[in-house]
Amino acid sequence: MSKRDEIVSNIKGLISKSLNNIAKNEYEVVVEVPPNPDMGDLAIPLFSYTNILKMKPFEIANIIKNDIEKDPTIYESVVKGPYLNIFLDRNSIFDSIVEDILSKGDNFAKQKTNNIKVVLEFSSPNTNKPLHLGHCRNNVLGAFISNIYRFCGYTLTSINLINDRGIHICKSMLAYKLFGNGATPESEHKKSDHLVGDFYVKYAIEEKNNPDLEKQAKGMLVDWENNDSDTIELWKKMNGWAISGMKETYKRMGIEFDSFEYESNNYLLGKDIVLDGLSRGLFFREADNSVWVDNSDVGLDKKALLRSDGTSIYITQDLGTAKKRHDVYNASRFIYVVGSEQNYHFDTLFATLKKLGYSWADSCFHLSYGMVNLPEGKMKSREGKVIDADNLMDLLFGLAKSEIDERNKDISEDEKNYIAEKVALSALKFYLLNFSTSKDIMFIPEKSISFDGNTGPYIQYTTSRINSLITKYGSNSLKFDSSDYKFNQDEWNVIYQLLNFEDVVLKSCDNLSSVELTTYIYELSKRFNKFYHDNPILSESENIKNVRLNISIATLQVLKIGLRLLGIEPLDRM
RNA sequence: GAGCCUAUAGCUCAGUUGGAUAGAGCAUUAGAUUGCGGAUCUAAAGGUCGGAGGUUCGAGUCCUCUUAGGCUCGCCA
Repeated sequence: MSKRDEIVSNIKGLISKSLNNIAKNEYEVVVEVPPNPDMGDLAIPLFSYTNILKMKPFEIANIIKNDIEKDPTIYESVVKGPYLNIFLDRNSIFDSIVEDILSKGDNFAKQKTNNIKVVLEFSSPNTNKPLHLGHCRNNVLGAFISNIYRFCGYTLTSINLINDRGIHICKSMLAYKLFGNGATPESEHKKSDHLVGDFYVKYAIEEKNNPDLEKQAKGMLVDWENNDSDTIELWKKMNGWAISGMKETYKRMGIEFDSFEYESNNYLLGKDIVLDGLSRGLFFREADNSVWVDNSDVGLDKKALLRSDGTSIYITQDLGTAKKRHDVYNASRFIYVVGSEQNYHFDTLFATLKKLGYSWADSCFHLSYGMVNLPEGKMKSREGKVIDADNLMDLLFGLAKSEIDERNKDISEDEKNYIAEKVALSALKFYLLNFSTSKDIMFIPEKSISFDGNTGPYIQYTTSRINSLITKYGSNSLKFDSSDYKFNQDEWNVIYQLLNFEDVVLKSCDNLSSVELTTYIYELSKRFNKFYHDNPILSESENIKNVRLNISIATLQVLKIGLRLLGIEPLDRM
C-alpha cells in the first residue's frame, strides 16, 4: 500500500466513523483532489449523504470536520459549499515521503515480486522495409509496458516476432532479382534495411506498368515454400540485411527484447489446431475444402482458417503461435502490442481460441494503439510516404546538436554528441508516449517535436539543473529540523506531488497507459521549476537550505525513476 | 451496407468510478534574471466540449438519435 493510500484510507475510515455517529449505515466515502491547490489537498463531496441523513451537505461537513481534525495527519479542514476540504499535515508528510525516497533510491515505489508471468509481444516488423514512425510508437510503448510491468513486480518476457515470410517479402525480393544488379549495402553505401526497402518501393512502381509481377511474386512464395535453393538464398541474404539494419535501429533507440521469434519458423503452426477443431465440430469445411470458423455467436463473422489447398493463412499461424506461446511460457497474461487496424483480427483470434476451449484465451490482450498520421494523410510505405525511424532520429539529433552548440562552448565534441543523442531520443519517446494509447495521432514533422514546454528535453533540463545544484551544494546527510518548519505553497506543491508518484505508477501499470506517467512527470517538473525559480536555496539559513536541497534530491530521484520507466535515460548535464 | 473507434481553445493534446470556475503545451501579447543552469518563471487572451434530446442534486464523462472523419469487414500479413 502506498503512502498516499494509507493517508486516504485512514481519512475514509475517520469519515465513515463520523457519519456512523450520526446514523448507522454503510457509507461509501469518495476522496477527491480539489481543483485548486489553495483549496486543500483532499476534498470530500457530501452530496450523496443528503438523502440518507436528511441534512444539507454543509451541515454534514461541519459535523465531520469536528470529528476528524484531531487526527495527526490532518492540519485543518475547511467547509466549502458541499465539500469538506482537507489540508494535510505538511511536516509529517515531508518527513516520511522524503525519508522513503532517499532511503529506497532507485527502488522507491517499486513493487514486490508477485510471481505473475506475463508475455509481451511488440514491434514485430516485416522484413521488407526499414522501421518507420509507426514502429517507433509501437517500440516505445512496448518498452514502457515492459519496464512498468517489471517495476510493478511482474515477471515479463518480451518477444519480437519478425514477419520474415509472405508475399510482401517476396515483392522486394523479386524487385531485387529483376532490377538489383547485385547491389549490396556496401556497393550502394546504404544502411542494409534501407536498401531492402528501396526495392519494395521499386516493386510498387513497376507493378503499375506490369501486372504480371504479382504472379511472379506469388510464384516466388511457392518456390520459397518448396525450398527452392536460389529463392531461399536470396531470402536469407535480404532478410539478413533487413534484420541487421533493424537491430541497429533498435540499439540506437534503446529497445531490447528477451527473445526474437521468426514467422518463417512458425508458419506451419496452427494447422493441427484447426484440424482438431474441425474434428470436434467447432469449425466447418466448405465444398471447396477450405476450413472456416463461424464467430457470429459472439458478434463477429465467419472467417477462413485454412485455404482450399490446405495451406495456412495469417490467423492460422497466430492460433498456433498463441498456443505454442502458452505451452512454452505458461504465463497468466499475453499482451500483443499491435496497431488498431488489427482490432478485428485480434477479436477473431481470441474468440476462436476461446471456441477451441482454451481457458487461457481470456488472458490474451490486444494492446491496440492508434495510427500515426501525417498532414498529407496516412503513411503508406509502398509509396515511400513514410517517416523513417533512422532519418527522424538523425533530424532530431541535428536539432538538439545545434541547440547545444549555442549554449555550451566549453565541453568536448564527444560529450555534445552524446547529449544531443539523448535529448533527441527523449524528445521522440516522450512525445510518442504523451498521447492516449488508443488514439490516432497527428505527426507534423516541423511542429510536433519541440524542446520547450511539455517535452522530454524539458524534463531532462530539470534533472540536469537539480543535478548541478546538488553536486555543488551537497547531497549527503544533510541535517535539518523540519519540526517547526513552515512549508510554503511552492515547496508543498512539490512534496505533495512526490507523495502521488507510487499511485501513478500503479495506475499506469494497471491501465497500460503511459500518458498518466508522462503527465505526472511533467507536472512534477513544472512544480519543481516554479519552486526553484521563486525560492532561493542558498541565501537562507542552513536549515532552510537543507530542507530545500532535500526536496530537490527527492524530486531528482523520482524524475529519474519516471524517465527510466518511459525508456528515457536521465541526463546529469545538457 | 455492417462492426469498431474518434470529435474538447487557432494548432497538437490531457481530462480518473459522473463533482467545485473544463486544463496543458505550442503559437500570440505583455512581463521577470546581482545568486543555485533563461531549454526557466509570471500573466493576459483564447471554449455553445460536433449537434439535438434524455437520465439526476450535478454530464466533456452515462443513454438514445444525428452529423463528420478514421479503421476494419481477403483463402493478404
